Amino acid sequence: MKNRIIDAAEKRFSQYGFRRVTMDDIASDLGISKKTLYLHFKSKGDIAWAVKERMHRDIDKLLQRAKREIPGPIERFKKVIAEVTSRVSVMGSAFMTDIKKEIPDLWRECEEFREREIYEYIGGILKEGVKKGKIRKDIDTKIAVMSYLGAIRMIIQPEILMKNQFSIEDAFNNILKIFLEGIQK
Amino acid sequence: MKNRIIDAAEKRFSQYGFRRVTMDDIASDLGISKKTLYLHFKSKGDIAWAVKERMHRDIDKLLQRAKREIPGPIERFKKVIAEVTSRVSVMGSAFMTDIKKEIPDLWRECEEFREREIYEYIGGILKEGVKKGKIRKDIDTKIAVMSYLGAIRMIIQPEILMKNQFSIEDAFNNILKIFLEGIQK
DNA sequence: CTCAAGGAAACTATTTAAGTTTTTTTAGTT
DNA sequence: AACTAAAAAAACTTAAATAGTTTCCTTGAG
Repeated sequence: MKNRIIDAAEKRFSQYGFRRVTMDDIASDLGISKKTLYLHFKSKGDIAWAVKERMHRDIDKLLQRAKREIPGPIERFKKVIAEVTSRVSVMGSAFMTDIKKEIPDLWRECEEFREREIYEYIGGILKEGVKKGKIRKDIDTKIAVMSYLGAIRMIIQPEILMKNQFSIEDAFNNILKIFLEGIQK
Repeated sequence: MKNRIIDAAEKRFSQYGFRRVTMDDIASDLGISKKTLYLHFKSKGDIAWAVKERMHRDIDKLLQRAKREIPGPIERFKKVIAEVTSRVSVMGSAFMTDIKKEIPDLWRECEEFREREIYEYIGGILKEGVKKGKIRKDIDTKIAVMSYLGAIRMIIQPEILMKNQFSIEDAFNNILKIFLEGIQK
């Protein structure tokens, strides 16, 4: 049950931020009462911490595995970016703006994580690609990663997908195509 | 003074959405008191309407001029996208999510505007480029435009620029470069 | 039928912020 | 220097929203 709560919260936080999401929303999404929700977590903030912790764990695992299993920068980048982006949109601006004010410690940890694991690690894959002559050297790798994340965040939302009749897969593929073409030599 | 208020509000709304931005914030940004703010606008909602109306006017003007003056799709796209994107981030998700709840009529008008002027008009430039064989035909033009807007929204924020020491110009150019390379044949 | 668990609803307390009013400050004029 | 009007700053009122808590109602198992 804890995991279901974290799932539901992650989904909501990623779309609406922290403040805008009420405990009633989360409970309703799960078909449980607030009372039951509070059986599992002491507070809304605790849920946010749990979301962050699980996500960080998962992404760490993913990045370690990719490092071990995939030698080439482009393939590794593809693999990593496809799996990471669907998870990190919770660290998009509304959630971060909200927790910066309301749970500053959590914000700090998320910032560090984002900086270290996302931009440096993934940016590092791109830098490797630059070295190997597979990726253009006239672009900033951090801007590249951020651009991609921004595009994903803009499009991979239930309402947008539904309204425009994009399948998740098509949308991902389109974005990735543009992006990869844009960064490769 | 009205224009200064609209400027300040647009900036804040684009970054933080509607709800999160207080009248105190806007007044403070302008170095005026709330009392003076209310001399010019009856309510916070009125300011939001004014922001929308001015922006729509400006973008309409811009799009008309580009249509008249620039024949080629790629050049027209470049011109339009550079000028439009710095303006439409106010229609990013936090602001829209907020007004959808709080000022539904405004939301509807912004949605229509966005759909018509941004995605269709600009997407139309891209479609023209597809026809003329300058742009790849295997990407969805709407996803392309949205991707670009998402990237801009992610990066062109004061805190991000400052923290990473990107100049606005460099950031814009980097993003545009990736993007153009990604969509062109 | 009874009872425990959990959903739904109601409640309390707190926070937030729009909009309004009062107090203080500032700048200009005499 | 004194006075005044305008505006900033501060304080206030009111309403809304929501976290967290408690009570009521329903459901399912034994």
